[in-house]
Amino acid sequence: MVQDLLYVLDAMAKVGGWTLPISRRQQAPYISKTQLVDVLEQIAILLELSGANGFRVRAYQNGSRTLASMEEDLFTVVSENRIVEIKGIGKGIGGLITEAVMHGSWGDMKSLYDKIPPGLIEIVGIPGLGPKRARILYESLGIDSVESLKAACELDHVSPLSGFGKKSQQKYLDGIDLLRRYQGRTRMDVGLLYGRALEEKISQIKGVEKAQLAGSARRRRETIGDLDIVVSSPPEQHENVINEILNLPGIAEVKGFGESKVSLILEQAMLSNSINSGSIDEKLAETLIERNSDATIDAQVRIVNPETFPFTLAYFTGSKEHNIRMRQEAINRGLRLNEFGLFPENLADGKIGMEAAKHTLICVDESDIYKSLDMDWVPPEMREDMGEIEAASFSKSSLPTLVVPSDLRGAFHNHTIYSDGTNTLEEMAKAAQSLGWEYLGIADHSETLNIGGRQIGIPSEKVPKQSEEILRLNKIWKDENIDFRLLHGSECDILADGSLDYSDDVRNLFSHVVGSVHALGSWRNRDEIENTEALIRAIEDPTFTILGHPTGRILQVREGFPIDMHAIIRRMGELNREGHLKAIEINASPYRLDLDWRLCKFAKEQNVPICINPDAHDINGLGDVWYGIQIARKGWLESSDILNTRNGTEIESLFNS
DNA sequence: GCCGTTTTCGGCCCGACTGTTTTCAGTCG
Repeated sequence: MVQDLLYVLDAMAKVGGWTLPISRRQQAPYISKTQLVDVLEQIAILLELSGANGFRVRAYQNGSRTLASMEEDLFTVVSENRIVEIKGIGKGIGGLITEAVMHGSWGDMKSLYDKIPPGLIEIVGIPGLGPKRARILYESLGIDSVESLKAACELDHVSPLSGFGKKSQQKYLDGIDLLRRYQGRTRMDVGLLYGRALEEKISQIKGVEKAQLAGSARRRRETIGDLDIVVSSPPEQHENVINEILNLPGIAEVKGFGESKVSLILEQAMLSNSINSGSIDEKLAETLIERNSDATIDAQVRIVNPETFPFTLAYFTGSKEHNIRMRQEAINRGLRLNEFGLFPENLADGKIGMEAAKHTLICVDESDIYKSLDMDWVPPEMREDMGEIEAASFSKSSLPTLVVPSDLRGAFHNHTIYSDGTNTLEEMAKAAQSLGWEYLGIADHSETLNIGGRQIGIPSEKVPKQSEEILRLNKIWKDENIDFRLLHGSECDILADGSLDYSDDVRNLFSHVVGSVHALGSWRNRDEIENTEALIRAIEDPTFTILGHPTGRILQVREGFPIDMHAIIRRMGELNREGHLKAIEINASPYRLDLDWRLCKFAKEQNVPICINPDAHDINGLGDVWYGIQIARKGWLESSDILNTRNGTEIESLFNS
């Protein structure tokens, strides 16, 4: 929750006061869907701080989520008065949305925004201090910032308050310190590195039957909050196992431990001597250690009896939203589901925890739990309450068969020393061959791209040189009967007005054009509607093949530019139905993971093929496709939805046509 | 604030832990 909140804050233009968006447009829609998604999330937090009913708070959170996953064009839905037909959006929130979209105004929401001091938002980021207590501190002591809270604690003004005490006061001081050092969420690649290392070290402890990573890491979220590890061990071993865990190397701090739970902060020493890591991971671990960054990550370890393990694993894998739906499914069948078991309501009545666990139905693994609720086992990546509950039910049994890394036969977007890559065409090709690939698309930058005044992209006049070299290499492989070819593409800049870099003649030389926005400046200063129009202009160009890193986001560094991705995908779908080839990339770099997984299912429904592209700048970068696959799986994609699962011959003929 | 095949009112997922209490509220996941 702390992490979730910080994540939200981070994603929303830093603390320092939220303001309601003011439209610069002259006509409806005045406010975009993305803006509304943010506003609803903010309202939920502000309401919580103002002491509103918790269910009302959740209604806004749900509203935000619902809106974010709405596929239809918001303006159309609002114009046709259909917004309240959407489940989870009623008269209140529907009215707010309608007013914002049609008139650009926010009713009485401004008073809510004015009422809450910005510092309070930051205060609830402190562990152990939630909205209720933040409000008490504000009302009784006028505390409205982390600084004033720190001062009040140091002057011992907090502990005399009713409901507070010395321990709380000290905890807040510690928490403020923690918050200062806190890194927020961690990128998937780094989080998994820590997670696997801890999982492995715990697995080797005597008395441990199994240790498995759960939580957002197991669900392969693009960023990971805490690491959750569930450990299966016979009861008589628990004490010993816990002691061993507390003595593992790489633990910066033990935040707490009990009979069944250990709460830790991990540091980089956890990564050293980690066995069993692949070469890519090893390299990443080295980089992290070399950088000597003080990045840490929190980990919660739960130790349970073997028969409880599947329930605890499922519970701590989440997501929270998925679990809520699962519990409801249990209730509908007269059962109760929690981290200890699945119980008939009459047997579990009045009993809690391990006492109730004695009455659970036996489930040897997760799939037994799902089976007991008349459902197919849901892959962890899909457990986000995005339709998987319905698809898994025996009445439908329509879960997809998710793509796996070995399905890939190549990739289309990679760089060489011709632009900003560090390996040659031949080196990149050899690396791709060693992955068992049949083709590698080279897409170096186009001539307009400058970074720091230096031209990065290939000037028009040098394009033929790269072309010739590729032809020469392809001929060698053909002569040697090696089923491999380089595809000469370009990562062509989409300029501010939506035109593509290079002349038509030059672009026609390429087998495929990955169109990408790099000069983000003007895109970030324009509104969603203008950006969407410009990007559609680029996509409609006959030479355009693949949309590269669609929003330009860098995880935890910068947001992408505002864009209506649903509109983009719909347009691409139309063009595909007219016989063109317009695909969209999942940029597999763990820094990007863009297209976002939340949009993959929609792309699939609109018949827009996905490319999983490593955007490799050296031979090791090719391995990033693994992360892209995780995101594709999270987005429900099957092998057939992905362009680079097709064989080399198919791809050649597709691109040539 | 949302929702409805016992419902337009009265519910809304569930349990552990903590620190404060003397039976529980707040926080967290």
